[in-house]
Amino acid sequence: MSRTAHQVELSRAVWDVLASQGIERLTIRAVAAAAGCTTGLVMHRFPNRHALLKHARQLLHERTRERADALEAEAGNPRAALRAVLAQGMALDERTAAESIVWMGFLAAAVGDEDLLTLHRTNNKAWRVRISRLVSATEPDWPEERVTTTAFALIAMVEGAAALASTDPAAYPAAVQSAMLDATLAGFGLT
Amino acid sequence: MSRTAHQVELSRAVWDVLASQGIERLTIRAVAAAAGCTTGLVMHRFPNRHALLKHARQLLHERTRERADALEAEAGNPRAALRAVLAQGMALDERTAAESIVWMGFLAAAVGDEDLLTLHRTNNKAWRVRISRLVSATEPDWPEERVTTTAFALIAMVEGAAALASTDPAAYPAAVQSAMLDATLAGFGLT
DNA sequence: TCGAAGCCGTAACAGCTGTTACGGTAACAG
DNA sequence: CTGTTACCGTAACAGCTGTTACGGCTTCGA
Repeated sequence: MSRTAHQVELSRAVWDVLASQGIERLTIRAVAAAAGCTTGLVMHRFPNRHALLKHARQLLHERTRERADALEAEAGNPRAALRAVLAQGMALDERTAAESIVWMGFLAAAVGDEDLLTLHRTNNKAWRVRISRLVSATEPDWPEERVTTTAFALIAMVEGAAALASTDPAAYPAAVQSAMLDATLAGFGLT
Repeated sequence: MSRTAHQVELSRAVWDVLASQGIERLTIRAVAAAAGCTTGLVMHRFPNRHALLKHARQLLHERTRERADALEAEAGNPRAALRAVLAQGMALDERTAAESIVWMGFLAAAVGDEDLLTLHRTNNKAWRVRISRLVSATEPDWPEERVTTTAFALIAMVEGAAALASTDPAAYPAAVQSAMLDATLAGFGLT
């Protein structure tokens, strides 16, 4: 397997461990076990643990961005695109729920880690720009401040809902999350 | 110092370490250092690390509940109480920002930890009941489903905003967070 | 003043951590 | 078929982890 293919595989293993065992058990040995290899391979593909985490974090962001791009392209209009992109950020099924836990784990891991913090801030800024653009496209007449405030609130709601749903799926089933999203969009006049 | 006073002090130390160094550096030695004592004292006050974390988590919840009770009592009407209680959940100043990071850390620590998960779910349920009650008191004519959906969306927005703001204060200053809250409340017709 | 009791700092322990070094083996050019 | 190269599994290392054991010290009743 090539170097980059291994890096993708190991990043996936990082996500697996993060989602199933939590950040406290995110060790190189655990990652190697999840990837079905030894620590030797891991340390040959990454100079150290920190680089492994950064790569996994960055790759997760790229995957999310690609999926959002695809959803936007599929949607017929800005309104539908906005809803679709926001919905993919929630924990509506097992896959996105696991992803949300991974997301949370990286956020917690970023505390006191300047590199991961910078990565998070850069990614989040791109996310704000994307949602603001979609809100603006849906309501072209809104002043900029209304656009950004609305976009930020939508982002926060989705982020919070994903965190709550992934840690307590019974209390926040998919239907409830969808209702939350629809009610918020309706409240902002984006239905 | 009494046993319970020590437990409070050590819980505060847990919060300190969690907020300043992150979950990966949350060791008994780090907690002891933050509390200005040795690991001997820590292990005399708690049977093990897990019990220490559970106690710190539970105490944080109790403090939050007490503050919410006080805010409700101070507020003149349900509408003001709702806004005040929600606002205290955001990261509007340095203290609440640190608290939000601690909150996030516990959430990440709860992954794969049944005890901490149960604690979180119990606390979050109490929170949902509280916010739903305040929404219902503000709009007594709303049907139950509208009340809960609105309450859940408000909770998610505040939770998400706190997480975003505490990890990227420059992008989400207090004024922006307040605007997000007001816009959301206005969108739901709760102004 | 004396003895007892328990608090808690010190030091040790085994186990796990990230990281490094070594060596066997597969792949590949000639 | 042979020599070389690079991959990666194995094993070791020092350092840190949670936890335990010990013993000096303070405190307090008689």
